[in-house]
Amino acid sequence: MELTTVSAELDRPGQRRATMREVAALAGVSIKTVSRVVNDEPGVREGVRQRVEDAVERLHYRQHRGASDLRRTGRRTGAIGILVQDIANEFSSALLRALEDEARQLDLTLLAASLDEDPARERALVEEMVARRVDGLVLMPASPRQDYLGQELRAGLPLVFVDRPPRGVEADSVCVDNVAGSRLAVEHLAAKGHRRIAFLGDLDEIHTARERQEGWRTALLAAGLPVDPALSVTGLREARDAEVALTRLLSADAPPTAVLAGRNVLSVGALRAVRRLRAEDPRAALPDVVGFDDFELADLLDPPLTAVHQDVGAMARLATRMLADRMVGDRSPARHVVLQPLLHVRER
Amino acid sequence: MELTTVSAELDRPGQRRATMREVAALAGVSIKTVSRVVNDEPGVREGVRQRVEDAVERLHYRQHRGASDLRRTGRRTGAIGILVQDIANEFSSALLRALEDEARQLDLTLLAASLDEDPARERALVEEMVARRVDGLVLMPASPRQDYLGQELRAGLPLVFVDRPPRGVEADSVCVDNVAGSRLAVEHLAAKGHRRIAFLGDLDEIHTARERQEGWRTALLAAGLPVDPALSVTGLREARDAEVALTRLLSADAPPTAVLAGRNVLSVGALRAVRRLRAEDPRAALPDVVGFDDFELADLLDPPLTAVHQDVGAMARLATRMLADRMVGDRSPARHVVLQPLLHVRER
DNA sequence: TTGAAAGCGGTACCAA
DNA sequence: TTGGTACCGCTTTCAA
Repeated sequence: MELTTVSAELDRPGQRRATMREVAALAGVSIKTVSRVVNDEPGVREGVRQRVEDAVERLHYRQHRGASDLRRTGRRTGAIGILVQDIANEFSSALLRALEDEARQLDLTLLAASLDEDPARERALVEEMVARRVDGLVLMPASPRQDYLGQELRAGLPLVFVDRPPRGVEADSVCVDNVAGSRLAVEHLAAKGHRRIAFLGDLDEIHTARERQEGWRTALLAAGLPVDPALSVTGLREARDAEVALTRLLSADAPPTAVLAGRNVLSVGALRAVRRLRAEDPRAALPDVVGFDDFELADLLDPPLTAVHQDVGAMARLATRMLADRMVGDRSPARHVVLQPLLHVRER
Repeated sequence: MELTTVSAELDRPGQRRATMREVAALAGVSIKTVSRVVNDEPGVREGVRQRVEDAVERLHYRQHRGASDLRRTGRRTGAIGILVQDIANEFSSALLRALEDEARQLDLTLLAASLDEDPARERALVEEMVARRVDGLVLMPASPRQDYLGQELRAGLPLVFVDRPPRGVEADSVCVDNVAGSRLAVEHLAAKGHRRIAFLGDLDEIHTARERQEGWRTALLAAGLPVDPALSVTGLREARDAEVALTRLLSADAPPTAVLAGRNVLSVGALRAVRRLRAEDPRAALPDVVGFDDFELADLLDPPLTAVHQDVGAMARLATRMLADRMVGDRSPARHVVLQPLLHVRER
């Protein structure tokens, strides 16, 4: 019987690992006793425990977490899902790392994926995480609305939004005050005497992108500066888009003397545009660039980049705490935390 | 009976989700029929299928992958583990992202974690991945030897090393020719007339670090340049370490005129040292810096960074293909792929 | 201290 | 086309 099982397994490509039953047989005890030993439960005589451990060793037995979780009371998988915009993006990966450190303390493993601003991908991956019964989900949403998550929340899925707030569903969130971030940037530039400050933004569908543009607009008004719609270019996805957009702005009749880039990749494009302009005409007047999202290398860039800095460590700590609260059954109303960004000023 | 189950669940904090049994009861069919519908298997009359789908909808049933995987033949979890040095590091996160894209095509989910050069963490996380029965494991090892993985390989765990080759175990690997990378860097600097080229390296325990240093040494000899041990500083972990080390080298009696930084974070430190020197003494002779590991922002740095570039996309494709082969039962001898790096030259 | 039997949520196999 | 039953690997419950 055991032999047929083994040979059947060997016919298949998959892994073949010893089960508790086999360990029990080898040790001459019941499967329950093996379970006790493996889980460090009391009530096993030392000699028996030793026999079991020897058998575990000889068969190289490794507990099957899936099977264990299935039967266990409390039913936790010890895994949480993290869905971010793009794992390779400096902001996302820094957040991911910070979340990893927090999760580790709670003994949680990370299932991570990139959404690439694709709502369909978001839904598919949320489904996937639910199917895997993650103990919690951290979501940087790609969709404009997340009404579909209502059912998951009602089913008790611990859920925290990061970077972008929920829409159409009541869930915890940890975000940054994007309007304030843009304001800091604009105030900084206005104080330096700039009167024509451009804005480069991502897709208007993205919440943070809209807020950052709005912050740019209102800060200009507050500073008594005119808001020229021609100086706001949005819908930019990549560095190259921003580079082209800024180059165009700078060659227009009334060019900006400064620019706020609404996201890290757009800052890169803006800086490339500045470099190109400088290379083509060494005496050209170069615009000041301020970027939303800080870079680890910001101080080494040329020109150095003044940037709106978000505390990803704090975001991760808060998100994890909220998730942990929900995981132990907290059903209180959703909490929304808004962190204040800082401006890291870097001059030549 | 069903009611008691429900209330028992409600006492606990965990999630409460409908099971197939409940869907079957509501639809008035057997659990097996629900299974057929959920898995899109043929042999269900349209009317019945509709009834089941309605019940699924009303109860918001979601399949439990863990339970499903447990019974299914072939026994796959559809997840792979990726253990890298540090998720937040540009090299690691770029590799992670590339692996994600490959894995997605195979419908595999990623379990990701950082090892932080900690061998104990590596072992713990490998254990964790095995317990979760991942279908494969991609490992950027932190340990000097991985003999312990022999048992996992024998059990049939598909395993691929990336960036660093296996030691003490026969497993597939995708690495980069680090000696060649350093040689490219040294040849480039020598061609520019440099005769005193320093090397900044990570811990000597790290395979890539040793190879890169060895490449530096042999390339110097090949170029007919003297190898001054005082110009090689290793054991550097962070940017700050490299900054201090290079600053010290530059203030010595016979300072280097160029430096090869053995890893991305060390390049950052080297560049900071150069910047500081320039700030303190505008007329000081500044060393040329070449870095191992390319940066997305390399062209925007000041001074611009010439860097040894590794093709993470190719690494990910190869690693995934190897893993996929092993997953379908390929037991042929381990394959070791060594990719050739390129030098991306960037001048002022 | 130990183990037999039931069952977690689902799939495989075969009979109806 | 449908369902009953065994069973995946493990934990729970309870009796011995």
